[in-house]
Amino acid sequence: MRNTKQRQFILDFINHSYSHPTAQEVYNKTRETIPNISLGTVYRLLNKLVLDSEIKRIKMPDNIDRYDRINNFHAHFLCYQCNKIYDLNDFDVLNFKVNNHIVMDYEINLKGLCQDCKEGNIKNGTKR
Amino acid sequence: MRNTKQRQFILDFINHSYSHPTAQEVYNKTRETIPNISLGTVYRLLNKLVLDSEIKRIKMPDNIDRYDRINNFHAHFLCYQCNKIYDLNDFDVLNFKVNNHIVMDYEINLKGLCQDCKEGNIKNGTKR
DNA sequence: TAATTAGTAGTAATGATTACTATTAAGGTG
DNA sequence: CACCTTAATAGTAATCATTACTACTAATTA
Repeated sequence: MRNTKQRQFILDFINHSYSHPTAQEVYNKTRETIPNISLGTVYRLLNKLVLDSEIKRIKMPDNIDRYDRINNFHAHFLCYQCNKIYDLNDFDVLNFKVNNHIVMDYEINLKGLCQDCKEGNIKNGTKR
Repeated sequence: MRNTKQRQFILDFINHSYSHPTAQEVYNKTRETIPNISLGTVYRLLNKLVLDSEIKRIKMPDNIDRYDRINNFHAHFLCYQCNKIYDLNDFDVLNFKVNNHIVMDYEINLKGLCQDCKEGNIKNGTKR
């Protein structure tokens, strides 16, 4: 993997960001420094960085993916109305203290390779 | 809310399904009984059922939403390769036993209304 | 310095989901 | 049971986040 200025800038931006930006927001920010960067490049780099576990993707209720730095793991509170993401610390989550937000739903998802795929019985998953 | 045969069939199908079907799969299944049902109707009913907490939506890595019955809460294991969903029971999750799957990532998301939205300071979230 | 090739810019295509509108049919009411 | 009101539907068009494609650029190697 070549260390291009595009990759460097995007990784650096997300690593120093607390706003869980969308691909479009990453694109807008990067254009301030690299004016002719392509939106496709932003998407490709974000996908590669997620695959390499350098950043984290958050699936949102409104279907617009957001990106977060890895650092230390933290749970999130997602608002159904304004689609903001609030960081939660582990202690609060374990005690189900979530400030004054109203918890209407929660989900725990573990992700990776299932036994079938690990053993090579590839079922050829949907690729979009 | 009127109790139409379309709504009845879809809710019933998901409540008796263990396959976490997509909207398209719900559409295909429903057409066997109601041949001229519209795909738009399927999406509208699925959205309404989720909003009324009658079923549950699962956001997938491949961006194709899946639907699950409510029943008793359970965590999921999502495979990055074949996009299958495995149900996990609470005991296994708490002990991080996930059969022989390889856990590469996990996420905990709480969802609902944040303090701002609860208090009426509506920031007008993205609606797609 | 040239050769190789991974990475990029620019643009077109994809496809899940939503929006729109004329029509249909629940479920009251008398 | 007719009739009425209006929520729900069928059919289709539109949206838009994301991906695919291709000619070009620029790191890296020899």
